[in-house]
Amino acid sequence: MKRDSRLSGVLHVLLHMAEHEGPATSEILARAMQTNPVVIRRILSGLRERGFVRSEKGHGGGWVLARDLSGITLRDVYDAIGNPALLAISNRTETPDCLVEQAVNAALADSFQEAEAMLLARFGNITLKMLHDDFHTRFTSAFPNREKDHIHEH
Amino acid sequence: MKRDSRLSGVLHVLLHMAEHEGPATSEILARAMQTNPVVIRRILSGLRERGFVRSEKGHGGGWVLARDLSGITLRDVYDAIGNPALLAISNRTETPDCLVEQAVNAALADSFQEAEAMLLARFGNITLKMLHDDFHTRFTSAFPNREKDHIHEH
DNA sequence: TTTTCATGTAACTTGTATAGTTACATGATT
DNA sequence: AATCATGTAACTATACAAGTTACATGAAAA
Repeated sequence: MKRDSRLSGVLHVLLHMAEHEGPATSEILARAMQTNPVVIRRILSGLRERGFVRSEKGHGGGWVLARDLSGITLRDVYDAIGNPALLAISNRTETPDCLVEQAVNAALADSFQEAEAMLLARFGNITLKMLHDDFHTRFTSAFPNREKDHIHEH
Repeated sequence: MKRDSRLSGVLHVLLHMAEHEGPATSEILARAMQTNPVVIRRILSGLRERGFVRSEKGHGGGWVLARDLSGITLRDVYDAIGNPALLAISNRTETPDCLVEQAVNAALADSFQEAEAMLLARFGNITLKMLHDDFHTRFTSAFPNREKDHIHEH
């Protein structure tokens, strides 16, 4: 695993849940993601706490979306998985004594903050509904003759 | 070590080299950076290959800048250390079969590319000279009475 | 009410990248 | 010839996401 792919992963899972009739189990979602059910539960726990999804135990249990796709932005999801670091590079020392390093940090920090702010702003403007619509465009384009079912196979 | 701090580190080293009279040894630079001389050699090897610094062995040897500070941008330095990943997050799969994941990737890829392009553009507009000038501003502000020497101690 | 199913979670292992260290060969200066 | 400094390989330490194992908890079905 090279870099953090939790955002990508959880978005994938949420869209699959949206397509799924009734509660989707961790195992079903894990199969679609080619990973382990525990990874799914772990990645979804933050979203449950914030009320974006619900989970039920026992027979007929599993995961369901608790909100309309148009009411969830990528920013919401990003926050729900715990605001992982967006940038792979950082300053050696956050509060250096060395004035040379302070000058370096200041220059980089400006750029870093701007990049992070830009990403978060963009995330805030993208809803799951948009991704969902994009998926359906891709689906009808790829399979013009088929009904939009059996999504997990594609 | 949490995240990649090579850019921050090498900039720090280069500015120290600029302040240093004559060749600076890896050991001197390592002391200023509070790290190991081998780390300095490793981090500077890419810059040597691209002609930004020169190194000499033996007595009186060490590292010197091979170009004016105004002729080196942060982008140059970033490229010289091997274009490390800028973003900490990425897509789970680069070329997924799943159309849902393709839709997710497309949305994220746009944002990621824009953020990376923005960072690189900013790096391209910042020269070492600017950082150097900023350092001197900080120095005279912190020590109004002192000549600008003994930089390594600050 | 007992079995089955599914989540909740802790604990551990794995993979990968930077950072740091050790050791030693190479070459330049004194 | 002795000394100094780089060049580089090989190893260890550290951090963290991802994956796995194991088992407790609770809900529905038989």
